[in-house]
Amino acid sequence: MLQRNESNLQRFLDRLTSRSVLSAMEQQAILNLPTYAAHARAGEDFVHLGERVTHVCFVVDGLVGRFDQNAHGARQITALHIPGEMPDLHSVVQPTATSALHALSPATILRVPHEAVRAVAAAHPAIAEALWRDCMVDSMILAQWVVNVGCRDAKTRIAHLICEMACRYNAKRLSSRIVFNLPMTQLHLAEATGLTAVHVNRMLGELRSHGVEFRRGTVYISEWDRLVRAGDFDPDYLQADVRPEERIRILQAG
Amino acid sequence: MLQRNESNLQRFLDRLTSRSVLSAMEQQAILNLPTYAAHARAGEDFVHLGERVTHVCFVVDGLVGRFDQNAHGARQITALHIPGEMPDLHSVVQPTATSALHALSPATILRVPHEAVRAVAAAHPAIAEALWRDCMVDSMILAQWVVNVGCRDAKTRIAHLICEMACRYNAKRLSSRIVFNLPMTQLHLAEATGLTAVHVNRMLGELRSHGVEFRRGTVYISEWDRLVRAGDFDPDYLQADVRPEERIRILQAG
DNA sequence: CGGGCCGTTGACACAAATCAATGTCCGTGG
DNA sequence: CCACGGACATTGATTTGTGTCAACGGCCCG
Repeated sequence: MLQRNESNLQRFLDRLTSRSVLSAMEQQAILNLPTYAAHARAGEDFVHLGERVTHVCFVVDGLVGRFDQNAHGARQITALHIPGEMPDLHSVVQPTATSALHALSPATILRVPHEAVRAVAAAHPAIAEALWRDCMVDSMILAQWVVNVGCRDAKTRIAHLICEMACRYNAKRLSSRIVFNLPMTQLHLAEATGLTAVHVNRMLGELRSHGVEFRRGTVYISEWDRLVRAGDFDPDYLQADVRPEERIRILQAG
Repeated sequence: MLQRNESNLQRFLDRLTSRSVLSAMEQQAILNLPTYAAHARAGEDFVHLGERVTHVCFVVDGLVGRFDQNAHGARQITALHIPGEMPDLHSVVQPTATSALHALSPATILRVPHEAVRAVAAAHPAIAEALWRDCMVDSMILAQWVVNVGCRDAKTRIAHLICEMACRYNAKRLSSRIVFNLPMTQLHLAEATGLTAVHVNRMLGELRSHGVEFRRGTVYISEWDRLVRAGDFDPDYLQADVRPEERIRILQAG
């Protein structure tokens, strides 16, 4: 079912324009991209390892993970993607999937043909620039994940991940209290942090005394500052909150 | 000292054209980029954390690492860059450095002004595409590093890193024997793999019985296949050896 | 009502970190 | 040319964080 569904892609456009400058015409070109709706059940792979992909995926709803694995079948989540993001935008320039895409929760996906994305990128180089920049934000997050699994202990890793997701969901602070939905299991947390599910469980127990609670897909934070300290978290790498005057445009206005 | 040094940037151009399609004019535009030569002593940071950079760095000689650190000062190398690469190409679209760049060995660097890179990218959108693609190769490597530190044991991690660097240096196989220069200390290996230097030392000892030796900045591999198995290594993610007919070009020829 | 996934807890094992001492290489200056 | 110092490598003894194994509990959904 092909549809031109502006209201959905609006969230992706918002994401792009939060860091890049696009003219009205360029913005409209994004919103006019053709999309194919698809649904993924929780636990379903919807892009497979090694596949030559022909569409990029846009997450409308649910939580999506990029999964890799080692020779013994141990899985590692290398990225999480929330609604409004494109988990495999990189496939536009690099179509062979080196990771699988997997729905951690029931997810609604829009598929956008590479051809269409390439056409708008070709017609509007500033869009190519914005897409490139969007990919680089994912890349900065990836670098932080290397730091997280490479040189932080278990409790800190989990706290860091929770901080990151709180920021990315743009969870609002009500008198230092934060509550948001994070549809993952403890096993998922383990696969994202390079730990075992058992140890994650123990650490979540300890984190409760630091003012965080994770229960059945919901995070309850009672003291943000304490969590930030426990998670050794510095949000700079997320490149959120770029002020309008700081947004960059390399290419001439269209 | 501004110089137009085609012979140096030729290596970067080769890297780009190994995966992207550029016309003769576009290729010449890359070679004409203005460069400022600089030298970094071993152990020197030449791009600092949080700095707003105005030039991209091109590695002519030596080995460069992207360094991050946690709150306790433990350092993590999140990327290694060999001659012919641009460690902070991403700064063209994202100029605030979220990692430091550090010379692991004496290094010769060419700095290329962002303005100039942006100008060629604007004049030749296919160059922007090639640069985007180059950034994505770094990003795939980063994802593999998450897997490496996230779910492999110490010996495997080190073997994997050695395999990766052997491929990236394009070290040639002479009757299954491979020798190449990797100007790192055991501490650097530790910082790249999320281990301690002491443990790296022990694992290097064990790896000797797997047909690999690392001694004073040189890797001696006597049995490549055995090392590949020991390192759980699959080179697909490096996106090397892209055959000419598989190279992609989104944008119209210039 | 039952079965399965997920979460929880405990006992134990083990890989890797830590601490500490010693050895080796190499550049530098006397 | 040799003595010294410093960075790097090596080795052993010990500790510790995290994994492993196993059992049980609770919740949701069919």
